[in-house]
Formats: sequence, structure tokens, C-alpha cells
Amino acid sequence: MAMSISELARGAGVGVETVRYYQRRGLLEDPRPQKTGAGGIRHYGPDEARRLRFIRSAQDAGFTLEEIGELLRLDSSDDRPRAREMARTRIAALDQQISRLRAARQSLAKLAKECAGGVDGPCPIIASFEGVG
Amino acid sequence: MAMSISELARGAGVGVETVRYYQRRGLLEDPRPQKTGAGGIRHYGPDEARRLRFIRSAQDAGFTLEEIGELLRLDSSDDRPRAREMARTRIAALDQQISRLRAARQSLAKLAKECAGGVDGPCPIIASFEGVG
DNA sequence: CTTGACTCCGTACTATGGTACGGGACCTAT
DNA sequence: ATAGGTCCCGTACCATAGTACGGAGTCAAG
Repeated sequence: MAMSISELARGAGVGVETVRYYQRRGLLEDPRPQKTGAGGIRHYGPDEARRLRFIRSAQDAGFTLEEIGELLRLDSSDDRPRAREMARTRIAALDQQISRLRAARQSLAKLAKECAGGVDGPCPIIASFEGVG
Repeated sequence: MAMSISELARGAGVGVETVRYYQRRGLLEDPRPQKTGAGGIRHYGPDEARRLRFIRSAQDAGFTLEEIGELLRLDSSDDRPRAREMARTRIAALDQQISRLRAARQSLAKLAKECAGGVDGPCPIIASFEGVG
């Protein structure tokens, strides 16, 4: 049940240094300040593991660590409007980004196709992107 | 026909400093080395403008500036296999990224919905992402 | 022929998200 | 009880993609 930092890290697919970085950023709590003075080895439970996985998911969703910090704070507060707003804002950004990536994919497909077509000579890489940006 | 650096930059929606940065990186040529010694004010034509727009498009497609440099070099070489390979690799990465973003969008929609549902108390932000990463 | 906008150039600084390093403490198996 | 593997801690460093700054040169208009 109680994990070491390296087990915690491995469980989320990140490095130990990354976990420690998140602690420094205040995204993960450092489970120990109340202990009797001396600095000893930390132990982590499923809560920390979930929190860490959440951080990675939220990162995949495009939130910055800064925003993730806010989300984590919201998770235990009652500010629903703020949480909804953040979600909506990010969804809009995601939709935009997804369309951009789709457009980019189109251009690349075009590039690959045109490049496969001719027999020799350079393929028109720059031209393949014309009228896209 | 001949533009100043700031016109070139504006035309691509970037800053002058960014153009100069790309020149330093070797992505845009510096139109002048062969001129008679003295360093004077550069003038840019439609070629440079297209090249700059390409850089932005390729960035949207997720290529790094390093990779864009390679693409630009490929554009005037005959290495079609390499160009196709880069395109295919990037398309695969884009497809992955698009799915990830879609999944993230799902989670966020869930978060927004659950957060809108209850009347008070915190909304389960972390829980909304469970089973996503 | 000066003023103000723009340019050039080099260097330094920024933000983001880590990654590495070195020394000491600690824990476990032999 | 000692060797090897972890852990803790602070500090430093890294890559990417710019952005800012200061001083000097240049250019067009009034």
C-alpha cells in the first residue's frame, strides 16, 4: 500500500526527478512536514498515485502545470463556476487545436502523395503547404 | 515587391525578432552576404515570404525547427524517400496526438457536466479524469 | 540637415518542463 | 557490520522557441 517515490513514479510512467519537481511546484504534497523534525523517507499511498496520474492526464489535455495547480486546488474547493469555466476554455482550445492538427495532417498527406508521385527531382515540400497557414 | 524585415514579419504574423531568430537558425537565408562588404538593410521578396509561411505551417504540423530545417534542405534536394518518411512519421504522431486530444476533450466534457450537475460541494475534478491516462 | 522610424548586431534574458549531479543519510540483504 | 541500492536535498544545467535590450547605422520626410 505504501510506496516509495520510485514506485510512485514508475506507476505513473514518470521519473523520480519529475515527481520531486511536481512536489516543488506544489502539485504533489510532500507527505512529511508534520513528522518529528528529522527528514526521512517518504511513503506514498493510492491518493498520491491518483493525483499524479491526474496531472499527466491534465497535461495531455493541454493544461499547463500552473493551470493544473489551480485545478487541484479547485478539486477541494467549492468553486464550480471556475472549474466549469476552465473546462470550457480548454475544450474550446482543444477543438481549435484538433482542427489545426487535422489541417496539418492534410498537408502532410498531400506532401507524401506528391512526393511519392514523381520519379525524380525534389518533391515540392514548401508548395505542399501553400494555402494552409 | 521588395519588403523590409518588418513587412515580411507582419505578413506571416510573427515578430521581427522571430524572423531574425530563424535566420540565425539557418531557416531563412540572410539575403546579403555577397553584397559589397558593408552591412546594409535587407530586402525580401515573395520567396522569403513563402518560406516563412511554410515554417509556420510546418510548426503547426508539429515539426520542430530542427526538422523544419531538414525539410527545407530536402525541398531542394532529391531525397524523396527521406521526405516521405518524415511526412509519414509526423502523420502517425499527429494521429496519436489527435486521439489523445479527443480523449482529453471527453474527460473535460465529463468534468464540465458533473460539475454543472450537483448543487454545491466541490466537483470531482480528479475523478473526472480517472481511466484516461 | 535634423528628427524619428526603422534596421542591424550581439548578447542576455525569459518561460516551460523537466533532467543531472554530488554529497550525505538510510535501509536491506548477506 | 558492511556493501549496494534508494532516498533526500539543493543547486545547476538542459532544450525549445523565442523576446528584450542597447548602441550604432540608415533612410525618408519635413
